[in-house]
Amino acid sequence: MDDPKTPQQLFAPRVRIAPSPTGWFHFGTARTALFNFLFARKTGGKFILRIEDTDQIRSKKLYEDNIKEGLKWLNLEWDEGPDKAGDFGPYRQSERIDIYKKYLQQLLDEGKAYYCFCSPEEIEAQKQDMVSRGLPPKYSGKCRDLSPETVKQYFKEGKNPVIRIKMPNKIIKFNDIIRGEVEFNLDLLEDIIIAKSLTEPLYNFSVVIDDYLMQITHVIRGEDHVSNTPKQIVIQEALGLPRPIYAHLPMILGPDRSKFSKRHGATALSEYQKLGYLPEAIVNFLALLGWHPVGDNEIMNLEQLINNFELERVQKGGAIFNIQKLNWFNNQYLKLLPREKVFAYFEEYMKKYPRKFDLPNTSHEYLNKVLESEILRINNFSEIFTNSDFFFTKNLHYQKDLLIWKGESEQTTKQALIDASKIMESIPEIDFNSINLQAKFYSFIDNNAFYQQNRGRILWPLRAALSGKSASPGPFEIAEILGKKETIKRIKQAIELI
RNA sequence: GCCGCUUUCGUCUAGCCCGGUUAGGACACAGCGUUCUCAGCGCUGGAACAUCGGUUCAAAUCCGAUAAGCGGCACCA
Repeated sequence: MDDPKTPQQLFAPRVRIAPSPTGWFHFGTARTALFNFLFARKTGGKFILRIEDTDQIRSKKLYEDNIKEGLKWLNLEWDEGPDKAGDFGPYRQSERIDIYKKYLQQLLDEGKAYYCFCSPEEIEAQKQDMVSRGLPPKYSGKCRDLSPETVKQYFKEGKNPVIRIKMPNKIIKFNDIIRGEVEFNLDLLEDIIIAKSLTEPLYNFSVVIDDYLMQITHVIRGEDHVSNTPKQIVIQEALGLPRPIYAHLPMILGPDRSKFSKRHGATALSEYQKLGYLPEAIVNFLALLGWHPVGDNEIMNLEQLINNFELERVQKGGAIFNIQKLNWFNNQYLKLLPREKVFAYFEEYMKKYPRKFDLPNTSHEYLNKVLESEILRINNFSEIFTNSDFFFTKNLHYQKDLLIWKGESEQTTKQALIDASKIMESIPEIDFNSINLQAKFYSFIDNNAFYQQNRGRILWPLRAALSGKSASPGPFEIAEILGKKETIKRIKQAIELI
């Protein structure tokens, strides 16, 4: 099986997610990672993580960790990458400088790239001039044919050049799995800078070298890279390297249809983790942003996504990030996942994002019971604490009007609470659970014409007294969770309020 | 400005390749029912082929133009 010479292994696709650690793990990156992952798993290929940290100033270890943590949280394990052995490492670009240097030198030696000594100001002026003459602003190519002597001389003078590649004058066509044939006229492109120096390669260059050396077969990335593709192809061709297959994914958009960014709200995966979304829900949601399986079923776990995934079915147009749909998915998974698993996620969540409560008995068991009672009405874990603070605080703040059921008086409300408290008192601590409570209350109601006529006459004041809210889980559930003592205490407080 | 890409309900999308559908599903929304409240659940409903032209007996589907939106045009990635 592991024989590397089997044809399947030889032709197995190799794909990569190549984030740059210059910001928090973004939803867009997560979706690109997911699609690469699904494609790799579906085709029996390899999924590689490569950290693109050639920008030494903006790259931070903190962000790299955040990206890796996010990937793991989503269950998108990579086959090769930093901290994971592979035959094509290192997988961090900052550790590959010597490799790039070699190829840069080769291009220079072959005259396919050249040193450019023009200052940024000089170039700016040149471009201004071109614009004023109605031409597209591009570098003039002034240093293109500098003699070796001149170059030597400039170096002697201490000038710091950049390295540009000679852009051929032709049309580049490439085939995109999602978009079909795309073509660019290179005449419109300048001789792009591929490195700041021999040891400071720039993105478009390092990508080409790494994709080649890591034997990447399919480059699956965001649509914002389509215009980089011709530049990268030029570099490949200059070096005589094979061209990978391209697939450009549609963008994730904000509600105003522009690229999903900070001004649209939270874009970092970790922010949603903090809000308490389940990774299963996020994966499912992300998968359906720009892709759709053949049937109507939308709830799919990772395994089902892998089985159904087809790059060819990926959408061309951008997709708006719709949090309501994410909420719905989260709701579904809260219900669908085995309860133990949800509890495990919740425990993990509470450990990662601890909270302080002023009710003394908030054990894991207690928290799980609260979650159980709230599970149908929350979009994420954090909503438990915003919706139902009454489970965690002994100080309820509400107006006495809240206790009064529609059409009733203070008098009947008070009586209802007194009746309720008596029933509560009559139930021994050991039997104080919602099933018993409901049975006791219902039999009491059945023997009382006034309450039987309209159960709200007693149930509403009870529930309001326990929760201090107009919307909450049912009174028996709340009572069980709170326990006999706290329950009676709250009813008494409500009686005094009236 | 230049280059490229895109366009089906408010949103995500199916259908388009291989013309004939009451244009399907999901989210959201509205109504009804269940119900002490909220949620849930069940049922019902409104809601789209960007525009113009061409081909055809017939166009969401094929062809052409237009418009609009987005992305890119860094010594960032």
